[in-house]
Amino acid sequence: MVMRKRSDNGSRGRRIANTPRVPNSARGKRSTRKKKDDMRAFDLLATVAETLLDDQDNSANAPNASGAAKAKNKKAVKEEHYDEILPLKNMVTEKDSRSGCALGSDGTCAFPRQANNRSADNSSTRNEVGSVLESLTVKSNMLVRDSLVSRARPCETSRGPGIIPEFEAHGICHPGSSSSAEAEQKHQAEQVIRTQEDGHAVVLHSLLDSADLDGRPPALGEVQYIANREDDENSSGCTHPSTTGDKGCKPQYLGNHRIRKLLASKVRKAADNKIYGGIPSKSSKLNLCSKKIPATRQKMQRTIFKKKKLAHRATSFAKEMLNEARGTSFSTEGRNKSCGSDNYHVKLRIKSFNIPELFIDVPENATIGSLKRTVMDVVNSIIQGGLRVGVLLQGKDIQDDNKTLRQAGICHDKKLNNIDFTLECEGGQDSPSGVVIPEHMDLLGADVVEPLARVKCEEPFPETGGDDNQQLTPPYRSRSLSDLYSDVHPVEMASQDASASSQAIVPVAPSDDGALAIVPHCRPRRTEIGQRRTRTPFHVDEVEALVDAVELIGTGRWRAVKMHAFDHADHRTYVDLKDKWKTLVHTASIAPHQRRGEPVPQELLDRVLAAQAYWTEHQQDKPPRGKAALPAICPA
DNA sequence: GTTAGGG
DNA sequence: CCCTAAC
Repeated sequence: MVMRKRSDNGSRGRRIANTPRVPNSARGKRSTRKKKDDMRAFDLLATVAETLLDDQDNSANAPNASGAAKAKNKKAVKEEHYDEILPLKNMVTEKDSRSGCALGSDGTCAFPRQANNRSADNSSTRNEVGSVLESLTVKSNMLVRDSLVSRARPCETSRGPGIIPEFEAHGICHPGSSSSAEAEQKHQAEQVIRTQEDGHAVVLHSLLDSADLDGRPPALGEVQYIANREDDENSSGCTHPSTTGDKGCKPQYLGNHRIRKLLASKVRKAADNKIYGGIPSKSSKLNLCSKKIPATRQKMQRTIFKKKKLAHRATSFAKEMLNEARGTSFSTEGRNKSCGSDNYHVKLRIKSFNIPELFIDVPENATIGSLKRTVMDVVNSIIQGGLRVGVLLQGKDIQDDNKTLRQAGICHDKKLNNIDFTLECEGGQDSPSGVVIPEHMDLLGADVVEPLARVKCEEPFPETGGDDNQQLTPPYRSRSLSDLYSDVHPVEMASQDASASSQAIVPVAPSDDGALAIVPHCRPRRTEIGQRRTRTPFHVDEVEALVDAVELIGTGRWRAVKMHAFDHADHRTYVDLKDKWKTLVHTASIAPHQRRGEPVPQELLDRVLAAQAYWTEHQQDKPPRGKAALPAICPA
């Protein structure tokens, strides 16, 4: 029987557009598919919170230990390449020098902004930020009524602490003790499942809360990061709507739509595979999210048609799912403490957290308790690898850990509604060859769609895979634009490393005791990516570069456009450029008030229309590259 | 592998 | 952004 625990985050975003809503296309076409994918909230956030607390404790509550922590964390933290460049720069220059055409005649750097942004990063220091997250409160309204499983698991990962350092790097300290105790209390009532790991406590609420089984909206754990300790005591108590109630706070569903949608695509696919794919007749499906999978699925034919393909892709998309996990619904409150110019504190609150869906095979005769346990085990296993926390501001990944909150734009006096966190599992077994696995741990492998027989890894648990201390140097780090545009989860640039294996968890047949055994599953190579890329809105500079290129090269030669203006922007494929152009043309043709996203200067839009008109008119005589083909439409 | 379009 | 058909 195949059971799915789905917590659609809906957003991967590595990605991530902080845009609370999905793109037009997504809303139209995809949203429908996602509607059913109600989030199965999962208190991973709680786990994270706990982890943070413990880590804090381990670090002797030394607020200034960030240095050490940071150093330690460096391995697991993305490498920062701020000296990356502006791919379009050359292009612009070239262009400018090239023809009399006014294209880009201004000669401005295509990415002035980015260039500027990079200045301070490394120079900035971690401790500069006055903003300190002094307390962290974890709350959850998820109640586990049934058998709770508490298990202590030996920790394996050496990088478990990954998360904390990230926060510390941002000048965030976790004073912890008091808050920790508080969180502890709350969780007690909730029967939290805890896993100790390398000093990190991983708290997991039952994944299979009644909500899931009942089809009711999932409860979401809530974690608060409160900057001001003073306020902490106060706010922690009742500022959290999702408290279990022990403090009088009412549970509240605070799911983040964005998050849910990010994974929706993959999840849906997975669902398709599971539901329509080959599920052993002997097995009965237990769909915890049945309501999400209506009997009549939209585009059924299409889905079925894609089944086979998806089956293959499932192997890869599953890997990515965990990456989708992210906290959202971030709220902040600025506090002006004392006075120092840098004494502003930022209060942050993560209202919800979700993780991607899980695929678990369980026997029909399995008990609910065992089911829960199974899920818990899976999650625990996944989390054991540690989590990496990323900070996203307006959809852009703030990768410079040295940046202060202020520098990053996270100021008490600024709108912080666009801040997101990304949580990624760092654990995972190394590839057999010992190759570093830049990818994050997977929740599941492709094989999940297959019968249990496909389980390949027999190791009890990924604990043994702790040798991957290697840097998780994301492949995308080498990209230029990606650095600029916060491609936090560069699935598309996933390493082609076939040897990479991850700890996809694949529950196996029930063991003698009836307990469900879960074994890590070798992660399939990541070449096949089933996950939707993170939406990375085009910046005006990119739009300008695109317009320049199209004016010069024309429409219909997107590869050339790509090579010309986005050659180093790995996250922009020529298809992307083509699509962007399409949207630009559309944008230019609609009323300004109907436009969304980052405003595009009218001047650019005018050029878009002009170029579009020109090339539509001259499709037959597209001049070879290099020719000044558009003298007529060159604005300047 | 590209291009063009629908979704 | 994704997916595909049609080069």
